Amino acid sequence: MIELSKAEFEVLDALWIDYPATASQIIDRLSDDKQWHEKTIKTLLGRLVKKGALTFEKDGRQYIYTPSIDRADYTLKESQSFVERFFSGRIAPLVSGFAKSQQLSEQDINDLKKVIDEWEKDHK
Amino acid sequence: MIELSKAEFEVLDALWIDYPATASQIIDRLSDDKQWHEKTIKTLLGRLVKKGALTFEKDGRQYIYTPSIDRADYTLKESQSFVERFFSGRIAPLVSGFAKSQQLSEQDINDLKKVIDEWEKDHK
DNA sequence: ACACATTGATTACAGATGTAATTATTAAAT
DNA sequence: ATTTAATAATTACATCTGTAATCAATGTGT
Repeated sequence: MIELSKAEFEVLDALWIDYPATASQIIDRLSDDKQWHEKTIKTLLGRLVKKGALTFEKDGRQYIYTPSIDRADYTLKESQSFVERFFSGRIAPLVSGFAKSQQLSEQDINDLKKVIDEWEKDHK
Repeated sequence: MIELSKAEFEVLDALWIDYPATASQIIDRLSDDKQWHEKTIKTLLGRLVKKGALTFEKDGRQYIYTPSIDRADYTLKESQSFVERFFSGRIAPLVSGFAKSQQLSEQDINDLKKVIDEWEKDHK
C-alpha cells in the first residue's frame, strides 16, 4: 500500500474534500488550519504524485489534481494497521480506552449501537 | 508527549510484556517475530532512553530497563490522535469501517456491547 | 514582441528513522 | 594478570519528512 506521511495525508485530505482541484484551490483550503508556505504544499503535492496517491492533468500552465486512492480505503487500511500494532487487531480495547477516559459522548454511543445493529442485521 | 517511531514502539512493547528486563531478554522476545540485528535493538533501546520512554539501572556490565511510560496511557494518546486525524475525532466511523469490510467477529461485537453497557452504567 | 507574474521543477537542508558496524569497556575465564 | 567475550557507546549512512528557496518555463497583459 501507498505510505503517506502526516503532512502528505493532510494535503490529500484537502483534495478529497472536492476534486479535481488545482494547487491553488488546495492551498486555499489548507490555509484555514495550517500555516504552511505555498511552496511547502507544492512540494507535498509533488511527493504525492510521485507516490501515486494522486494524478493530474495539465490545463494551460496549471495542474488539475485528482486523488488516485479512495479515502475510505486508505483510512481502513491505516486503521487496520493501527489496531493491529497497538491492540493486536482487536477494536474493542481501543473503544474501551476512549470510554474509560471519558472520550465518548452520548452521540458516539448511539453511533456505535447503530453500527452494531447493522452488523447484526447482516449476520442473521 | 513522547513521540515514538514504529520500531521504537515495538521494542518498548517487548519490554512492557515483563519488566524490568535486560537488553538480551528484550532481544530474545523480539527474535520471535522480528529479524532485527541485535545491534539494531540496542540502538533503539538507546533512543528510547534518550526520549525518556524508559530508564535503566546498571547491574554489573548490564543494564536493567524499565518503561517510564504506561502502555495504556501511551496507546490512548496515540488512539486519540489517530482518530482525530482520520475521523475528525469520532470513533464510530472507524468501527463502521471495520464492520463494512468484514473485520468484526461475533467476539468483537460482544466486547463492544460490553463497553457500551459499562458506559451506560457509569452515565446513569 | 517582451516583461511580468504565476506555476511547476529542482535543489536544499536539518532532523527522524531503519538498520546496523565499529569502538570502547569491563566482567569472566583461564 | 591477560585474553576473551559480552555489553554498551559512538559512529555510519541512506531514506523519509518537514519546510522551504531558487530556478525554469510559460501564459498574459501592454
